[in-house]
Amino acid sequence: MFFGQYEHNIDAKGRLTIPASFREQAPEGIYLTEGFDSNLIAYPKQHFEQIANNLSELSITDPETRALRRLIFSNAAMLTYDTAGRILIPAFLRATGQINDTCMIIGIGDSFEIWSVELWSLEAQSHNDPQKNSNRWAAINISARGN
Amino acid sequence: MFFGQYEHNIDAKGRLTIPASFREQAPEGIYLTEGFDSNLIAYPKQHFEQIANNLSELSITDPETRALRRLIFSNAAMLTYDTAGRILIPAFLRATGQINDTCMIIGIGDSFEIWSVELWSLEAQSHNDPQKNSNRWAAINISARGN
DNA sequence: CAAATAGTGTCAAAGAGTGTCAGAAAGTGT
DNA sequence: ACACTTTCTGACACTCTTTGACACTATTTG
Repeated sequence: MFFGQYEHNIDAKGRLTIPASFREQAPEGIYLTEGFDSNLIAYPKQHFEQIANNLSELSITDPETRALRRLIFSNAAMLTYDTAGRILIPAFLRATGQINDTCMIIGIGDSFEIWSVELWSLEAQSHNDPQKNSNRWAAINISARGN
Repeated sequence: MFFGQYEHNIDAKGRLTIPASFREQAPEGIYLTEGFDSNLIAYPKQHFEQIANNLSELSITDPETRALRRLIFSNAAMLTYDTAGRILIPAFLRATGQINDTCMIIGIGDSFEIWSVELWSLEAQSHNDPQKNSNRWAAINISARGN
């Protein structure tokens, strides 16, 4: 499981050090793709392939499905670590994530996200709305009973 | 069950000794997350993993689901004890809990909390205010009998 | 083919994290 | 009250991780 948050620097060539604890959990490298909120999502190899399978089973006749497939596949990259534990983020992904020299790496369970510092601080602020949060927690509490 | 309160010191590296009696009840380590009152909540492994599993089953295409996952996982850490029974509290959690060199460890039944000394003393004072207390919990139904 | 650009490997220094140990303090039993 | 055990703490030494710098290779472009 991916937990916690890290602030890491990106070097002049666009390389980003992945936290050592994250590398252990995705030793073969990661698939990096565009997220839904101007961020990037990193999946361990196996996990992405599961999602890819699920997507491929959806009907090709539905326009929204086709758009979702394009979003995910066309913006995806399979990345491995160099000898120092870094990945090279392709330029087009750096652009979509508005990522320059510093970024946040955010664990979200079975995957992790990469955010620009600015956008993440906005996102984190939005997590502080007590009313919204109680609704969110309510949703999870219901499903926590489920079994 | 976690009971009682302890005042423990945090060393220069951010390590905190967990009371031996608490360690016995969470021998595999704890999950530490942000609480609702500028404090930290520690769950034994099993309890938190139940929540994490349920979260992972929700679809990432729902914005509220994404927010909830970020809220919970990004502020969480899986921590194990070193050979002296200490955990290393990540810097971002020390910041949210306003914890520096001394903190309170508070048992609250199936989990325990970590507070800065200052915030805890405010919280504790509010428990001792007779005026507040007379009606404060009137709506909460507790009896020694089962439900 | 040469030049510019993009990508990769290596290294050392700073900083963060971890292990160990001994003494102080607290708790326990006789 | 005393001896004994356990627990917590601070100090120190050590390891691991991240980062920036530099050198080198590969690729693209004119």
